[in-house]
Amino acid sequence: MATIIDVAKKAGVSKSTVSRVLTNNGYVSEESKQKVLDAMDEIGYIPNLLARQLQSGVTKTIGFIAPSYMSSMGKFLQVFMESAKNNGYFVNLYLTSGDKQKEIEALNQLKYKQVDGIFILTRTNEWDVIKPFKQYGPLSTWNRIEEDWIYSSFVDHYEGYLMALNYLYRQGYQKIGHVLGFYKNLNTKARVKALKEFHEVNHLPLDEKWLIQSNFKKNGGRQIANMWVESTDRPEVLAFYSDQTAAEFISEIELLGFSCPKDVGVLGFDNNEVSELMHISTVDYSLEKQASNSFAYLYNELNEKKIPIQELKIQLIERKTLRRL
Amino acid sequence: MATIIDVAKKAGVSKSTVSRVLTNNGYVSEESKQKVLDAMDEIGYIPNLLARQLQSGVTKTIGFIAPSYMSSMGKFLQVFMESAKNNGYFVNLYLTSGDKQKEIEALNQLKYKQVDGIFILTRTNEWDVIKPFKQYGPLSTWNRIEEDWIYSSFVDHYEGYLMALNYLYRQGYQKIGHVLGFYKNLNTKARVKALKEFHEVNHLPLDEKWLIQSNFKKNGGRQIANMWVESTDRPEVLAFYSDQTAAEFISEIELLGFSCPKDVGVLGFDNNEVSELMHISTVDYSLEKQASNSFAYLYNELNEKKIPIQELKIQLIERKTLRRL
DNA sequence: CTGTTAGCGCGTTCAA
DNA sequence: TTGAACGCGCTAACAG
Repeated sequence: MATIIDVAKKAGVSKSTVSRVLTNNGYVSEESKQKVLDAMDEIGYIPNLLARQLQSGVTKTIGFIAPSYMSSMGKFLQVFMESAKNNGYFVNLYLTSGDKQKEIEALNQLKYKQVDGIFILTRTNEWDVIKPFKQYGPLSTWNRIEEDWIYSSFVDHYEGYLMALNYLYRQGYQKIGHVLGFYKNLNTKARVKALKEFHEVNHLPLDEKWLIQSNFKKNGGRQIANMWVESTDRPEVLAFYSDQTAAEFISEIELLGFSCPKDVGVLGFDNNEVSELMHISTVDYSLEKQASNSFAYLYNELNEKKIPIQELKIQLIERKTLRRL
Repeated sequence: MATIIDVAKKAGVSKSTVSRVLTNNGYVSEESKQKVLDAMDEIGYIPNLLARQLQSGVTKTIGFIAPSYMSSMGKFLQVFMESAKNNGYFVNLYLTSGDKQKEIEALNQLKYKQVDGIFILTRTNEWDVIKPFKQYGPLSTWNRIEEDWIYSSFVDHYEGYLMALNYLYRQGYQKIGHVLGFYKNLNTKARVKALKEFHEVNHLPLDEKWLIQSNFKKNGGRQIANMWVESTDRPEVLAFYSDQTAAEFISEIELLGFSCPKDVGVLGFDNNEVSELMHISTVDYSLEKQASNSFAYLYNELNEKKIPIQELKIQLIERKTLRRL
């Protein structure tokens, strides 16, 4: 490994001079500069980033924590990384398998100065245990949370869900089932609020049996499909908290000889790849913009130059899993 | 940032002693050890990994290069990262968008000592430009390549494809269309060899029009669907090189009023999430094992302790997109 | 068993 | 405009 000193010797100058041309800092005569450049070329010199980072205390990399590889993550990760790359940052990916300890290890990377900031797609630990890491660098998340120590790129699921439910109502659906996410999630709470209001305003009975808290496990949608098939009092339509779960549901009922929207309507949420493939009507909420905002926040905290945060929109995408009037 | 020196002062020992208890190297009296431990606790000392790495020249992280976020990548990435984590490695992800320059930047991370080894899911640059990086650390790839400077975790697509085609034949399919990947890809070449042999042996005419070199672009499957619909001489079944493309094809023909396997049979390849969701018959070729092998190779090159390489198997998964006799 | 010393590779004063 | 010297935080060789 050639070092700055080898270059200095070769060029017949001191290592400080080499450092100066490397960083473009301070005065260097054209002559020495040329000598140094030539020497670097000859030797094939490569600066050691590690040493630089140790010196500057900056790694130019962001940690991306996710519980596991979810299909809805794809687009998000792609855009996040794109933004990062465009702004000179690398991305370190940590998959925790939903293991609290592993999440902490990943967060520790911030302490250990291995990353400058961290993005948490979906948290596993309580916020209380995550919060202390804030002192080591900026945090941002996809979870919905309204606090000042962490940035959350979220859209208002209350409004989004209400809009979606009203759409279902206009299509003539009356018996609506709801498949929600983790109950502690703020998005879930927002949705619960929306759906209670919706049922109340429209005088529709709310069947608690079809107010499902999905447990996030893989193939949760398939379990719900079996529930639905075995049910004696089936809802006409199911509104899911994610396209993935909706896709699993549809996949399973098809296996069981049912079809959609003939036997049951399905509304997804995310507008991800799978929903397009399977023609699932869904709600788009600017996932791409959320991703770039998530990075933008971290970047803005870390640098002087600011990237603007983009505004988010919610929009219903009509495809083929809901009946049309 | 508390350093090793702060701890030393607090404990009333020298920094070497602190270092010794930190690394469990050399002799330390129980007494000093306890003092140091207490001091670290009080101060809330966190070792700086960067400094350690600078010292040791090792980062314990592997670079994972992929052209873009592909859905088939999910399972692979998940398993790869799992193996890495279990063996004490981090993973740095680089998405290149198929940009050669970006791929080189990522490879440079190996030079810059930012990663100890690199895995290339799918290359963008020619092998010639990738090869020189081998001198900076071990390389491994998902591409098929048989050379000694890079490890390739591949299965024999010749045998796999032949097996699949024979299955189609046994199900009574005679007019078979083939959708292949990038023509320079060795897997594609292996498949071409297999299909030519298959058509020859079974005396089936090979319609060159349905020997398609997909261009890897997004929604390539949809284009093929349109081709198929407009064709006057449609094949009875299409064998795809990937589940993703097969899924796009099916999605599109459904949009156009056709269905599968009634109007056309479809065979995918990968056995990924999407194919399960959409009931696509496909070929499983131990993707998980390939992923863990890919990491295992890098690990083995980097360490004394060896992880065994697992053997791969190819297997046809029957679902619902092929007719059954 | 412990402290002193010398690096790892680089950036940055401070004089000259 | 340049070089000497110091420091980033840590490990390891050496002497005691």
